[in-house]
This record gives sequence, C-alpha cells and structure tokens, in this order.
Amino acid sequence: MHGGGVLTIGEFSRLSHLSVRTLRRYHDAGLLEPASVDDATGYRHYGVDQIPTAQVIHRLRELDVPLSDVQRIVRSGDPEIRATLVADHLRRLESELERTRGAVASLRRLLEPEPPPLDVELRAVPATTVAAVEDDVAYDEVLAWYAGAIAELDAVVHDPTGVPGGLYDNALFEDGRGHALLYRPTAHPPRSGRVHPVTLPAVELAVTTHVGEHGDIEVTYGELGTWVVGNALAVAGPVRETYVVGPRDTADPSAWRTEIGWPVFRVGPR
Amino acid sequence: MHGGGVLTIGEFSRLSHLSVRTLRRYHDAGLLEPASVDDATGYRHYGVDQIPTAQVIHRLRELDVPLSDVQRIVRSGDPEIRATLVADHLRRLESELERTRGAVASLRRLLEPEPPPLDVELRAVPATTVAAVEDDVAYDEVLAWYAGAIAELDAVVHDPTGVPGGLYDNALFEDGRGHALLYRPTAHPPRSGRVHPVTLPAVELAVTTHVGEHGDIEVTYGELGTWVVGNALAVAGPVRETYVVGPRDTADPSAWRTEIGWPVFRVGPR
DNA sequence: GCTGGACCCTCCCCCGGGGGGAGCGTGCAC
DNA sequence: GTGCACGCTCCCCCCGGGGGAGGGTCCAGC
Repeated sequence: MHGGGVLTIGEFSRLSHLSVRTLRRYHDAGLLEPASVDDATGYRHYGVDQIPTAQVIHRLRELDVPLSDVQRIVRSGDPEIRATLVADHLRRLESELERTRGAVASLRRLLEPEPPPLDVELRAVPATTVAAVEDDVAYDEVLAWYAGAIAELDAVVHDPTGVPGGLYDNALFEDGRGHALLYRPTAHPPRSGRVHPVTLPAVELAVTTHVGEHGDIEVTYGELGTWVVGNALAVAGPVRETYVVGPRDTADPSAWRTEIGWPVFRVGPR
Repeated sequence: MHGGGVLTIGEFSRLSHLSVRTLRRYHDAGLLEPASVDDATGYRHYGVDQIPTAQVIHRLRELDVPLSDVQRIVRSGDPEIRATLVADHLRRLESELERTRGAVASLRRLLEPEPPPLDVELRAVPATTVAAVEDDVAYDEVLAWYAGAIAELDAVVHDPTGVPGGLYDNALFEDGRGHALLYRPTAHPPRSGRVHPVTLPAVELAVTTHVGEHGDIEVTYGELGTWVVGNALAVAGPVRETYVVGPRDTADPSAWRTEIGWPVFRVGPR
C-alpha cells in the first residue's frame, strides 16, 4: 500500500461489502474496472476512490436493477442523467410493489374457504365502432399504458356514449406480452394522435362483474373460466373488460365495478 | 370435452393465464400434475377443478415464492398449515420491502453531490466480558435475529453497564451469511438460554458515528472504509456496532446514533 | 533461502424459472 | 385427404451469481 490507497481485491471486498467473486464478475462485465491489473500475475488492484462507485452499484443491485442498467447509470457522469435513470427505476419498483399488493390481495381471496357464488350472464354483443388506442405492451407495463391511453381518449372524445373498456389479448397474460386496446364508445369516433376508430367484432360474451380493487381480478377471471368450461363453452378471442365504476369515478375501491367478458362459443361433447 | 370439463394444455393455459411452457414445467416439477396424461401421445389433460390450484400457484409465483415452497403450500391440504406457510412468506416480503426502503435511502445519500465530512476517532478498546447472544445467520435474516436477541438480552441482563452492541463477521456482508453477535455489557454476565458470557478481544478501532436510520448505514461504512485505507490502516476482524441511541430509545429516526467501529492495524508502505 | 499458508488467478459446472426454437407427431374441420 | 393448429420432447440461452478444481504469487517466520 503506497499510502495512497491501492487495494487488492480482498481488501476492496472487505471495504465495499461486495464478495470477491462478485467483484471479478463486475470486472468481466465492464461494470467496475480495477484501477490497474498486473500484466504478469493478473492481480486486480482497486483504488480507494472506487469505493463510492462500488457502493452505488451495490445499492442498485439490491434494488434488482439489471447489471446493464447499472452500467448505464454509473457510466453517465452527469448527475442529472443519473438522477433521471435512478428515478425511472424507482418508478419501476413502485409499480412492482403495486403488483405485489395485488397478488397478496388476490391470494387472500383465493385462500378463503367459501367463495361467494358467481353471477354470469351470456350476452350477445353486436359489432360496434369505437374510439380506441391500441398497442403491443408487456404485462407489467399495462398499468402505465392504461394511464396514458385513458388520458388521451378523454382528451379527444367529447361525447362518449358509454363507459370505457379494454380488449386484452390472451398472450398478454400467458406470455407476458401482447396486444392491448382501450376504447370509449362514441357516435363519431375521432382520429387524433394514437386515437382512431376501431370496429369491435360481434361476439357472444360470458360476462361477470368483478367488485373491488383490480389487484385480485385474476380470481374472478379464474371463476369465470371455470364457469365457461362447466357450461360446455370454449374461449375465443381476447378478453374484454368494461370499467363500469373505477378510480376515475370514486376513490373507494370497494365500489369499483369491472365487467369481465370472455368471448365464447358452444362446443359439442367430444 | 365430455361436458365435465376436461381441458387440453392450451385451453387450460387460456383459463389459468399460465403459459403452456410454464404448465409443462410445473408438471415436470411435480407441482401441478395434469388430471391425466395420454400414454400413447403424451398429451396432458387438465380438469376444471385444477383452475383454483393453478391460480394459487400463479399468485405465489408473482410473490417470488420458490417453486419448492409453492409445492409445500399447495400440497398441504390443511387450510391452517397453508395459512401459516403463506403468512411466513408475507413476512419475508415485509422484510424485503424494508431492505428495499433501506437501499433507496442509501442510494439517495450516495448520489448527493457533497458528502459531509466524517469524524473518525482511533480508539484502543480493552478486552471486555459481556453478556452475548451469537449465531450464524443470513444477511437478510439479521433484522429478525436482532429483534429476538435483544429481547432475550433485555430479559436476563438486569444491571447493564452500557448500551448494547454487535459484532458482525465480514463474511456476512460479502457472502450473505456469517457470524453475528449481539451483546450487552454488564458486571456479571448471566448464562441463560442463548445468553452467555463472552470475552471480546482487545482491538484498536476506527470509530465513527452513523446518524439516522439504519437503512443507509452502508454509506457510512463506505466512508469509514475510505478513511481507514487513506490513513494507511488495514481491516482486521469483525465490524463492531454500538447502538448508542436506537429505536428502543426514541421513535424519531433522525435522532438515532450508531457507532461503527472497524478493527484496524497499521500497515507500513508496501 | 525455504516453506507454509493466505491470497490471487482462470475455468467449468451448478442453481432457479423460465423463453426460443428445432424437429416431429396428432386431431379435427373443411 | 389434407392443411394447420396444436401437442410433444430436447437442447441451448438468459441473469447474477456460488462451489470447487487446479494452479500461481506474496510474505512472514524460521
């Protein structure tokens, strides 16, 4: 140690609380390069001034930020850009927390011993032309996407003839990515920005109403699924949701009502 | 479909919102066995009554419960045992959330442009005999372990001569598992349950005080590490923390004071 | 100067919880 | 009878490391 604070990997490990293995991996990944590497022996040498960087990396990894994103953050010297990138990840954590809350609520309902009976209605829906926003989205981006889409719809649809609704491709749930469409019925669907007219096909829907938070809506999906199969029907096409009463109407989640409609067709016994 | 709701893997996938791939994997793992498998073709067939189970699994996986634990939960028919196992995992989620909060706080401090100067004192500490509880613990169990240990110490140490403190092996931070010791100084260390007398060796400590929540204590660790190296010292042995003012004393986190001491020895220039 | 032990190196395989895709067999509707 | 959606297995890939083998290096004590 030349007094100036040159450290072996072991010393640096003790001071940064990162394992030796992990430090080597970060070197390989180009994430945290040692201040110098001995050509002859391959020994890595770190500088004391790298401890803060190591700590930032450590904290980001504790927040499950992928190494590639960590790299972008620590590479960007500009504190502004840094702050933005970090803020992005904190937002991602927020939405993940939201998802976790939903899963917990849903789990509680699932584990309740006596599920209340489910009202399901079979309803023929004619083809309708509506104002819509549609995109290919990832499952965990849906909430953010929804917020943007509904705002855009609200801005350009001035004479809605019904509550908003959405169509969600099955792949969205099964593969974590798929097509999503949010619409608002109106007599004269405008075309503006992402909003454009779409004609929803006529379908026969098995419809039920989910009451309460969206977090545990999957439970209702499951119950509806059981009903559908139990009544000798099969699923055809994307799920439809209709936001009869939602957060836009009242802050009380227990009053929210979401209609879930699954397009079905009758199957004969096999 | 014999009217009774026998489903192919694809149908079951649509109804359960689990991907076909994932269903096959759950079969292989013995987690969700199809109701029947065709010997000739290998086709899996699921029953409608398996949808609720699939949903429970789905929710648990969203909470990052490992498949092996999910298996234990869904296998245990007894709702009581189920509820207990699930509650355990919810507690784990809680503590993870705590850790996340800590990392966020720590990150904010790290990204602040101007770190306040650090007061470090070099202090020779004589050997002391104290009442202690010690264990090998995992890094993410430390909080829970601490709670139990401090309660046990409080229960049997009636005449403490100082505030509590802890010794934490470096491996705990670097490898995620290591030795932890919580102590309370007293004239006559009792022996009761996990509490027993321990003689802490004499060391020279580089000591600084961390003010505020424990969540961002790693930042102070890093600053202390930099100081240690910058002063031509090297680290020897487990970190010592002394809980001068903590949650047991006041509910206001900004008043908490934790002394961090790192055993050091002087190294000559290399 | 030698030796032992702590420390360092690279390399390969392992984990969980899937995804992508190849290559091939099946069931059903037209 | 034929197309094609759906089913099957098998293998390799992803991330962020951990375990351990096999071997080189540094340094203190003798």
